[in-house]
Amino acid sequence: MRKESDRELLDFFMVTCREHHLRVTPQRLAIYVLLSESKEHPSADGVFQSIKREFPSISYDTVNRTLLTFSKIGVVGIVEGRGEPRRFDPNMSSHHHFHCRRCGTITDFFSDDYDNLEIPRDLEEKFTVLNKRVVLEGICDTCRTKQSRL
Amino acid sequence: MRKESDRELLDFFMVTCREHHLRVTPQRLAIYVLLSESKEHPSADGVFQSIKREFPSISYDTVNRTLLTFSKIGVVGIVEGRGEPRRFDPNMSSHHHFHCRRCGTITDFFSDDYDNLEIPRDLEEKFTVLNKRVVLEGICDTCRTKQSRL
DNA sequence: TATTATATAGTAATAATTCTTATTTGTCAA
DNA sequence: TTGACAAATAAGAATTATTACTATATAATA
Repeated sequence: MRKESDRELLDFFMVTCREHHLRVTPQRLAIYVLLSESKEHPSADGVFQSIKREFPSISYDTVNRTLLTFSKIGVVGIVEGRGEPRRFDPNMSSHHHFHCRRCGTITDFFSDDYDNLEIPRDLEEKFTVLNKRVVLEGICDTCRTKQSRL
Repeated sequence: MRKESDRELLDFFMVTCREHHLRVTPQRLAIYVLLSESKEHPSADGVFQSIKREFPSISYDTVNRTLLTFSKIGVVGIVEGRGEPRRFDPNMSSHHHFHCRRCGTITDFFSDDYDNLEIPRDLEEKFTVLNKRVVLEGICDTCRTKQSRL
């Protein structure tokens, strides 16, 4: 079950790479797998730190460039942030984000209502809308309980 | 009419500053006024470049620090972005954003439907939601017409 | 297997943000 | 007013983040 979907994900990745005439190198594969297994939304540096265990000689630039390339061909996303280092998101299906103001974690959540939001008529006429996302901000449960203990 | 609301905005600014024990210095006032008059969502550097005309000796750091302070006390917002330099937003009333993928401009828009979005029940129980915003991405009209000419 | 285009590591450069410190400036109370 | 204190500023330096460059290595294709 798990294996099955992993397999599909990898296939999707490789097919998309080839469509864009990108070689599937061991580094790229490793970066993609690492990111898709990660539950967080890591920065380029975060990915770099983890991938180094597998590729001790890999450079930060390769990781960063690769992640940017991935976002260009649409196999990963770049999370909306507020000026901190860029963070990446392997989940390309429609979902939404909750940002904790205190600890900065970003939690994915799903909502059919949000997915089905209508684009305002005047906007739709004026702009081509390719993506929509609801971004909630606040305090997460972990931070909330921490605070109440103080 | 216009003057009236400008006045109110300034009062709001000064009152909020004082509530947070922040002095209303000429620099702060100028930065705030500049930002609220700006139709864009400028970066710290953008504000710095403009404000220099009024305060030739002001430092970039002062501008940047001031803007961050403003966002902390809630008189300006920080716009959600994707890794580019941080950008600021003087509009603190509920509104939403359209980001153009090509030219990067951010357009404010308003929608009662979006303002009234319900927070999913499970999220509301788990997290304290302080802010919600719908972020649309796509191609703006200017870029669209540019492209079709090619 | 040879060819060729692309990717990589390593290094350097640039850009963005934050920190440090000495000085200046407001604010408040007498 | 004036003096004392707290806070803000400017200037420069340091940190961090991102991107560019180049020689070498590698994968895909014929």
